[in-house]
Amino acid sequence: MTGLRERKKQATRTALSEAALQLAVERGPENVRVDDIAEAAGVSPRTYNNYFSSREEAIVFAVTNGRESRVAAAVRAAPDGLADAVVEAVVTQYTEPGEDAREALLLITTSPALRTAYAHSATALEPPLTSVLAERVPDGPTARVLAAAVAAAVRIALEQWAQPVTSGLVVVSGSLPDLLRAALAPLVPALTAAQARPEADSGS
Amino acid sequence: MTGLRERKKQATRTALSEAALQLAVERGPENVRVDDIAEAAGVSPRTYNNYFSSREEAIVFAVTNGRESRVAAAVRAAPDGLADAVVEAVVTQYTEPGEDAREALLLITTSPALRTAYAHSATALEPPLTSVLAERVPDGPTARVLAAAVAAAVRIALEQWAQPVTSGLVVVSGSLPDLLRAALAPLVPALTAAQARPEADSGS
DNA sequence: TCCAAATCTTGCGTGCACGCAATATTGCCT
DNA sequence: AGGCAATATTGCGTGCACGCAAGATTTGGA
Repeated sequence: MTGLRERKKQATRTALSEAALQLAVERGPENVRVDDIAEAAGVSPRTYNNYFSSREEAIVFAVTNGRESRVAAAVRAAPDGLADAVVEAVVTQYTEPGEDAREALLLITTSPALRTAYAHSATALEPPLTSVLAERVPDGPTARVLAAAVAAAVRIALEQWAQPVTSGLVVVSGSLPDLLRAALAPLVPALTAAQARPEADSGS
Repeated sequence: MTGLRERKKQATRTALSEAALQLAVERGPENVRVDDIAEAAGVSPRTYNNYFSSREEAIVFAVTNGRESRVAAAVRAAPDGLADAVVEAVVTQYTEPGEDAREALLLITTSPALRTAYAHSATALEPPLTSVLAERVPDGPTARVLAAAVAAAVRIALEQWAQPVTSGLVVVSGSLPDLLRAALAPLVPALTAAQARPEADSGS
């Protein structure tokens, strides 16, 4: 199923996003024209727009590329206890390993537009997470709703983390893993309940 | 707090969105220029863009205007049992009363761009819902997360409802109230748990 | 009443998103 | 291999979003 076509598309996508990231790091996000990104990736500007509909999207993708799939895979591979599986998968995948992307993350936290785009990128978790959850919870909208709830929690954690919060004296910011766990905690009962009752859903 | 300035802004906003809706109904959404909306509302095109950043946003706002505040108010007024309060508030406020907006909703379900924008408008629930929930659940991110989860569930219900689902033989669509209840159901345990443990949050 | 600060409106300019139709590339079948 | 259908790329054109700075309007204070 992974023909040449598909691989080429992924390659182009990756090339575009990496070009976008590199240029943004070099010149600052405001000084990157769409044409520059396209040229650096060796495609036409119009093609760039077939893959991304904003600079921010392209830049952020360089960092988040594949993360959603990895979260879903980790959940699928986990034994039992949906709630724990989800929490651990998210924390693991969002806590970057060696990080050559540290530079990129600094850039992202610096620019408001990029911060927004980064937080929003958590939405990409929904489709793959929905698939995995659908294997373990009742039919109906449950899987989609829980996946969306998790994605929203991640988004909120990312917002808190990237925020420059200069409000008063209280700086609420913490480490990303802690913020993620705190944001996911309120959803644990929902995940547990859904798994416990694998078919108590379609009530009129 | 409601000075002349504030009232004028709301008036302009409403005028713009109603102009946008009326023009869209008359000519079809694709045949409405931004300049037309601005002219119909008696402001400059640039001012239109100070209020809305897309036609879809403006049109949808004419229908959703004030709904978020009403949901929040209903939850605040409800006695006990957060989960039920939220579900009932949402169902009530999204089940339009007399509906002169029936025409508008038909338009929205017809155009893909408008459907997307309408579903996305559920996000506007987050801030007011967060405020109400913060009065009844632990500090920390819990209120925000639950509000976002509810908003996401509503979004999913709206998507299901507005979808033209012509897939095979199965038409999954149901009545909006049913879809909303089904989408909110998986979150009930989370709401209940949060209310039951009004301070078991800020762990380690 | 009058003034100064804050806020809103507007015009202009720039870069961009995206529909459309022509062209090139890839996949599959014989 | 060869050709046909499916899909990707590209250029062009149009309408739009939004920063910026100047002019108008509202607000609160003296």
